[in-house]
Amino acid sequence: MARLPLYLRIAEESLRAGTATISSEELARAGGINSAKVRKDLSLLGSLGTRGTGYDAASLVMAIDEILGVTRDWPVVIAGVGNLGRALVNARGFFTGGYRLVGIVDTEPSLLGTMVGTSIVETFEAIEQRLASPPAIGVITTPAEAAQDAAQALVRLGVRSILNFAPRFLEVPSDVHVRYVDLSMELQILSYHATLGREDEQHDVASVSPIRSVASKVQGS
Amino acid sequence: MARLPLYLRIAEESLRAGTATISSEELARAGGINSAKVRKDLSLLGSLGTRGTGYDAASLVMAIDEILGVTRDWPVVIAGVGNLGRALVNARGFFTGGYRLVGIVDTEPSLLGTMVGTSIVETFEAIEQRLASPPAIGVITTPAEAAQDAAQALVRLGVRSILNFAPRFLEVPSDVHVRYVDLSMELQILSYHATLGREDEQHDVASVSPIRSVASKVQGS
DNA sequence: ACGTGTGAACTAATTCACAGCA
DNA sequence: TGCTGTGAATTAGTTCACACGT
Repeated sequence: MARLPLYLRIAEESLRAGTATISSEELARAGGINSAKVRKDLSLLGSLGTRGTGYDAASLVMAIDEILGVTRDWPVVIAGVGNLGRALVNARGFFTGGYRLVGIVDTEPSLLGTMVGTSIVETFEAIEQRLASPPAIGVITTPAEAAQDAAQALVRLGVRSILNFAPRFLEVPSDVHVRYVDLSMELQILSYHATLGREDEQHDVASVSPIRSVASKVQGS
Repeated sequence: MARLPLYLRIAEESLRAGTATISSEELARAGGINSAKVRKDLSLLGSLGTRGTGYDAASLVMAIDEILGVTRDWPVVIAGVGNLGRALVNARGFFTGGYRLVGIVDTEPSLLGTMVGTSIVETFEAIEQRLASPPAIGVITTPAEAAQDAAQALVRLGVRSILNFAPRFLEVPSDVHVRYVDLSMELQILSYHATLGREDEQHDVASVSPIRSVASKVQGS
């Protein structure tokens, strides 16, 4: 289920805040969703909650860690050294847990050998030679025109999962999983809602509780 | 509908390629979805297609442009000057069409006055003074801790739509629309699928047509 | 009491299948 | 003949509502 990472994040935050136990209602509020949905989702990981009390945050984190394999080792290769590729390499919070950058690839000759973060840009051949075992995940941050070639090269490397930021559908073998993130599409979807007026709200919390203090200084912290 | 930007992109590509007409089957293949879904979606923009022929790419582009308001003017403010904020400012393809960067905001004093792309980083107060009309869209690329404050400040500026990259649910008035993009969550979802083996495929095209030439040189182009 | 776990009801989304028009 | 547009059927996802354990 695609919401497990959300619950994981909230449970971790709860732990950091010193709260040992968290109810489905609290998880729902922090995630902007319905509490029944939270319980349905969590119930299919087994019975983790205690009736009358809620969920133990630590057990919840461990259970979701286990399912997602977040603590396992996930070697990641990035294909495409553009603004976005560079940002991901340097962004705090992207390579967390077991997600570990093992290589950066580009086809542009002038970029080969240059440093991006702590990695050196290389060719697909070079990385294939260098790595003992194939990377698990490939991230595509190339222009759209190069994305399909990059995908095929990543599959050849042994990648089983691809995160594609290029605005292009990828044809890959059926056992390779692809997720698409198209940033310009996100803007267009936002303006669609702004254009056609409001229809319905995703997050019931938002419509129930208006923001607390609009007048308060917000950039001072 | 959230798939309209996808159809827009494909229709535009089709036009650029010199193809004046495109069928639901072609749109479906290029988008990795089902052709019936394409027809259902497009039918509720009115009858744009010609039976026996397909859709006229140019009319399709115009119709979707109209609905999404892509050609209208959309002033955008970015809050948060980190790796991602900088990448978005400089990324080709993010600020296209009517989406126009009108300001960059941060609370970190040392960043104020510095250049990012062609913009100068300023405070929320400064931008409020400077802009004649409120920006339509806000993009949050701050750390999670600062995201809620940034959201409130953006709403105060008059923003009606927010694209939030911070891993945090935002409480905003119900007439403000928020979309969430959590990049580390994307990695976790990918590894979830890799961990629990394959279940079903999203894109039927992928399972029907294996990639054409795995053995071909892919990074040579 | 309180909050989980879950059948049942409901709502939304997808896919089928085909009538109807170019 | 080919492809759209769309009712009908199907499937998925969400929400309700409450029995049950603690």
